[in-house]
Amino acid sequence: MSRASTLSDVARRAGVHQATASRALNPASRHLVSKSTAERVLVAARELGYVPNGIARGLRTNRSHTVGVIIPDLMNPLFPPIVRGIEDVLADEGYTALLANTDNDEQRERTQFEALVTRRVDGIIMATARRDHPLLAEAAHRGLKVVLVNRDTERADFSAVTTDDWLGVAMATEHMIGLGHQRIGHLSGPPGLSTGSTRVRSFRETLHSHRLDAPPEYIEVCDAYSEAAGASATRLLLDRAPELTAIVAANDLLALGACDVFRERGIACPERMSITGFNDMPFADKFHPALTTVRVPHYDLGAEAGRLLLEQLMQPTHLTKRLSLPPKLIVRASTAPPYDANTSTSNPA
Amino acid sequence: MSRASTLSDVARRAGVHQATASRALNPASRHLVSKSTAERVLVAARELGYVPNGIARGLRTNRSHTVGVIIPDLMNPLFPPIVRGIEDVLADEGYTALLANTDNDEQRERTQFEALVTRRVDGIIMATARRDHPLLAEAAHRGLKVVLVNRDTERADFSAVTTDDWLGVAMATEHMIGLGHQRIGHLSGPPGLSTGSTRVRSFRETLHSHRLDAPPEYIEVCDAYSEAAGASATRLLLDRAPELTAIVAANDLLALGACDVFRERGIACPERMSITGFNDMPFADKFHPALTTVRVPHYDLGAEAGRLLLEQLMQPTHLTKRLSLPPKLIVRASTAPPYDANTSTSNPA
DNA sequence: TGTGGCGGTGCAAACGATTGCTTCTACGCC
DNA sequence: GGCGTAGAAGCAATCGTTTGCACCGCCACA
Repeated sequence: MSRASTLSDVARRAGVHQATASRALNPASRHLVSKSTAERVLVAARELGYVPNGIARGLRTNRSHTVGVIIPDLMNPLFPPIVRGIEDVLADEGYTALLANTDNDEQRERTQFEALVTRRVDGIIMATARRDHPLLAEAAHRGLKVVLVNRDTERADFSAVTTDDWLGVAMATEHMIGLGHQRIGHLSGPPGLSTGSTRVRSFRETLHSHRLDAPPEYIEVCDAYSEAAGASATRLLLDRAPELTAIVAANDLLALGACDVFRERGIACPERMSITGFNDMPFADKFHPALTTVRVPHYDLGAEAGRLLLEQLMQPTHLTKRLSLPPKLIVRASTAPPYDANTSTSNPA
Repeated sequence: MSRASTLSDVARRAGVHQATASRALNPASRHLVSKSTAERVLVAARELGYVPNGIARGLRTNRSHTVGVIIPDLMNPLFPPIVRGIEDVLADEGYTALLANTDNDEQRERTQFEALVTRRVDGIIMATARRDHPLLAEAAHRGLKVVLVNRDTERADFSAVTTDDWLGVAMATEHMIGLGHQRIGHLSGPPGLSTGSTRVRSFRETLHSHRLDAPPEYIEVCDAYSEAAGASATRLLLDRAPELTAIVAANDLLALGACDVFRERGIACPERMSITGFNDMPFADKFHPALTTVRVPHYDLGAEAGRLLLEQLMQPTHLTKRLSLPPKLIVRASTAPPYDANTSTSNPA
């Protein structure tokens, strides 16, 4: 309860100089002091309940052993596993994560970023990258180590860990095609994000490569990855193209919003309309109907991002790497053969 | 990219002493310098892209403007909203959260705790409190400001923000009774946690006050708040008391585990068996069946905890408060009148 | 004209660790 | 017996702020 004990308290109790105490306490420099003094210092430290002052150490060594993690919103089920992965990897090396939510608000992101810079984080892991992002320029200018996770950016001078978005959407789309769907719509993510733009391109090209049409009216752009955005986009899409029998959504939440609209309009899913999501968010298997989706290894995304950052922190070779992790199609109950195909193939039986 | 600029860089450029620059930069002491010098300093700072070094400041002022947040597991959907609430409140006052997961592992919790102490957090918000918790004793001893959230402890010398667990379970139980259920079981949380012990007591007493039985074989204790624990407890419970027509679970995840067992045994829910959860986790309305549960205001829990901590940090009156937030029963599709009551009342019609 | 006060600045000492350098001791070897 | 050397420990500077105190004009008032 009294003032926390300092290094010189420990030194005094052990009867040595504080420099000696410092060396004894630090495993890396312990070999510089004799075994017996080291022992004495360690005992003294334990007795006093000494915990080194990381702030003082940070000032001297110019490292905070802290990294900033910038995400849009922790309440989006996508991010907790990522953060968890980051944390686990960092903690093993003695790093701690400073968490910052931005709410997709540029102003707020700027404030949070400054807070991290003020606290002299050793590096930043960022899940909010837009394809063209002013903050990244500033981070580069300040010489900050940055690793991007989940979303990528146009600049090539940052390490990044992402899923293979292209492949993921291709798998989902081919799954639909394989079931017999021909008129397939797409709920696209925000075009300012790498995930949004890559996924819609993949959707289009996959259809083309199967000689199917992807007319503009089959694609609706959502302005955010949220249920609400998914729902309103779905309304527009269905009004415009009622002939659709399947929808590939760029994200689980969008798909969930679409399901709400199906229910609201009495469209049976998957009987009259199939839908796939993207991410395989927690409990996606418990929804009604259980969602067919593309599983993204979120925890590993975070863990790899953490590892990449650690690598940069350990030896500042500043060799930027871009890592892409494979997605996996998880087929559940929200996809089925199209209604017409269904009747024409099952009637003969 | 070059070395970050410091206060004396700013001072030199403005042609003043660094002490003057410091005073000019800090709004609280700005009145000590003349308006014109202050202006000059601010301009110089902006031009240099000066960001104060929080580490140096922290060393001098003995405050890190950082608080530790200790939770069991960020991937449990219960916690993101809490963390988010904490963060939002703290950010407004210039505080940042250091996140620490414990995985309910005492060893790991200890390590994380030390990491926070080393970083000299100004306070700690803890969601992992056990009813009797050694770490809390140590925190108290070190003079740390601690606020408990969600779970409470036996000691009365910490502030805490919780839901009214007693009331929540009472509401769920009375809902079952109101539907006509007489043989109601309970999936209880770990007795070492305040939530576990309070909820089971409430369950028993609520039944008693309605002159219903709560024999020991109607109650099964789960060793964790997880789907798996809920599932295996449900198997035991149903084997022992097949006559049950309803189950009050101490937690949504436990309820989800129970639903899995219902499905596995072909027990229709809610027709043959009703169930309630606790927490109203995100997407609980999307499950099949949509879960009747007790809504806990998680975000507000976190926000209030943040406020309580801030209060303690601002004026160290060390007046501990305990705050209890009201839960709310959310009736959805997982509860219905009991099967036998159903038939006996609807047959006559 | 002397004195008191005050607004504005500068000076320098902290805060608690790390670390290059110096100092000291003891020992081995020629 | 003297010198070189290595191992162990001490000295003191340093990191970038904040802040109590000293200082210095200047103005007002007596």
